[in-house]
Amino acid sequence: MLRPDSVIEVAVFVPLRQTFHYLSNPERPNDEVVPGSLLRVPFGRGIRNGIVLRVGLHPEADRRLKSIVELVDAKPIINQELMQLGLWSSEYYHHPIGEVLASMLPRKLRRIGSPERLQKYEWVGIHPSQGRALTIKAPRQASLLRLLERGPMLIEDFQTLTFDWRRALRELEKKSLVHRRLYHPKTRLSPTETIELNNTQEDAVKSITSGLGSFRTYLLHGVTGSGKTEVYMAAITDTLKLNQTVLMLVPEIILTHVLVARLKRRFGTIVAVLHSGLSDKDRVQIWQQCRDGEIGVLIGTRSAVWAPLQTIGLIVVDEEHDSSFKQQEGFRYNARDIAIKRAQQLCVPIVLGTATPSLEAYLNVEKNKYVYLSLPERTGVAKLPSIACIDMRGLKMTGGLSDRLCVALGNCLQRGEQALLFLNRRGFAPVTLCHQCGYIVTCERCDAKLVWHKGNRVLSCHQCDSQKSLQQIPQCCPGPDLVPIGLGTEQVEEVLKKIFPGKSVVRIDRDSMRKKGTIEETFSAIREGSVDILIGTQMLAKGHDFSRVSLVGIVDADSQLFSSDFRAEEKLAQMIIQVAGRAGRADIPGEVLIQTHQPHHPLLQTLLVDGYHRFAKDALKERRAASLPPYVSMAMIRAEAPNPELPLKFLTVLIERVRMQGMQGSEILGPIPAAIEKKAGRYRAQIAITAQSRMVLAATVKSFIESSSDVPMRRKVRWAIDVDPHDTI
DNA sequence: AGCACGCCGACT
DNA sequence: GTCGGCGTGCTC
Repeated sequence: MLRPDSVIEVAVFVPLRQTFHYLSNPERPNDEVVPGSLLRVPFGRGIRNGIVLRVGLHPEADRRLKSIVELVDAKPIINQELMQLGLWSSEYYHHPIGEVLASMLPRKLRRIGSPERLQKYEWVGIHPSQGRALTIKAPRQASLLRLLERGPMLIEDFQTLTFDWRRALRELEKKSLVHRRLYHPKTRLSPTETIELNNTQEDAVKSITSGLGSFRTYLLHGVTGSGKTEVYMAAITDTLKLNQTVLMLVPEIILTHVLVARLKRRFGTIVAVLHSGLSDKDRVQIWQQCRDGEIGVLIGTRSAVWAPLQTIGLIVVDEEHDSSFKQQEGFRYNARDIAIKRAQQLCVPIVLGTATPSLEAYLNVEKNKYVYLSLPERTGVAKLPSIACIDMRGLKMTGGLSDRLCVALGNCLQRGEQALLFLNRRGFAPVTLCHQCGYIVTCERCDAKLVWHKGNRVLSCHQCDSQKSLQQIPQCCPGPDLVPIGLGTEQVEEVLKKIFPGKSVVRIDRDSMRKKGTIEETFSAIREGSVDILIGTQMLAKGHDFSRVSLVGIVDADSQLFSSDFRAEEKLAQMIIQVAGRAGRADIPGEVLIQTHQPHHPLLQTLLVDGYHRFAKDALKERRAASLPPYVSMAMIRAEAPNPELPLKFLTVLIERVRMQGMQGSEILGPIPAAIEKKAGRYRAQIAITAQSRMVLAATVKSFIESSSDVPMRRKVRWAIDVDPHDTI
């Protein structure tokens, strides 16, 4: 309890590595200000929000403290468990606590202002014990009832109705036909949605559920189509039976729908989803439902790891290897790793599922930190596809496609099956060249070539998203003649339409899917079979179930084969296996063809001859030899500024200062300019720090932070710390 | 981060 | 004489 003279320590929502102290509101002595409470406090000359860290410290005599403005909600907005997780994250990622705690809340809560309050969402539903609904004659009441028959509604959503719903609702309430309440949905284990498990699935489920109630990390390595979802569902069922909830993280993919629909069919209305398409209002609602124990299974992308779900019994991270779990700006956390920490704090099992485990996960299995569960075979009759390289050296190409691929395409279409081509380069052509003078059109704000987009007739920079028409390009010579060079998805689409007239070709990339709703339409068209050939980018690679696809072509594997980023090979291997996984599900055997000018490249050889497992083992050996993650811990210091020299200068000064302190046991590399040094008008550079131990790494990073405090340049550069970085270049 | 204060150059 | 550039310090 708050004594009148005691002090409240607050993590104010500002990017500062310090906390601030306040006194309680003298006019509201009974407010229960406890750790985790959301406050509004005077800060500078304005008012900011913040979270209470501690209460009851003794006031310092020499300092006059201000009083808080107000307590926003009577209940602490961050519970003890999440507070612990937030403190750990702030420490681990070296990110200011105020920003960490703020990013754990939905945007709307984080920015809550004076007139707003945490409102309680009231639901209206048909009274369970009523049977007289059809006898209602009053038209307004009847139409309300008809609406509610589809399911309970939020009272606010009645606002859209044009008639006087308040009176109609009051009447219905009087008759006990409907009732208002905090909605507590029921679990429903649908018997129509039974789970049939084969032996390996059964073993995996047994292993996981036997571990309920204690912390353990499981790596569920299942090839595409091996039925990981069934394993999740069985484990979720067992967890719900114990009256516990499940947190399930999924990557940012377009079609979570299929998974969610399935979970809803089986588990009923206790299933909720958090994804990027939701409004702020929806997010707050789900957040509150989690906190109030109304959600049993929460499925969500990265930020869902912070959901205030109660009595969690199991955490699942699907597609564990996926890089969308890593936040790439601001507070750069990795939701997969936070999820593991959360499971550890809660003493519950966590399942990491994937067809292509990250090297981190592999190493942890080797060290016996994770339990390895394998689903090596596809369920049902589906067989793994055959994978082969097409040696492109010297071959004739038609719009980037070899004859062999074209023949395979033709055969596939003739059998009435679908084909999928993959090219990780959107637009018509990646380079725009002046045929007269040889000038290559570049972006003014970035170190990047402009990409020719034929569809909307612009040149676009894929770094900063700026667009220019051909007329807007500064004249390079007296008679400029700009032509597209190289291959993008738009062009492959065009070529395919030419080679296979009368066949339906659909392109799937960020450009073609820009309008919302298109994605769903396109994917249902694909499933119905009205599409013959799909050409797309990365978007196509991730976990979609196209049961009629029997041929997958990787148009160009080379571009990612020689990247300076040490994770590039791992990512390429994962991509190839993931894309290959799209081929030959159901009863159609699959074929995968990879076009390359480097058919003897060790990565392709290992992957195709010996499989992903062997690739991972080899890649780990290389990482060990090169002292790279996961054998060492790594952090990056990144700096950027409009001035080309400042980031490098700033980082050089930091390194000098840190070296003077003599950090033992850590390697400091750099500063080095970023691979694409200029982006959106800002120049970028970085330092890589590696260390054998987490402790040493943390100490070195701390030393960098301290060193920065009195470097005058720091105000002109934006700089950030990235722990366990995903891209190092 | 955001904001005020303060000190120098070029303008009504 | 004032407007405004940004370097510096501070936020309980």
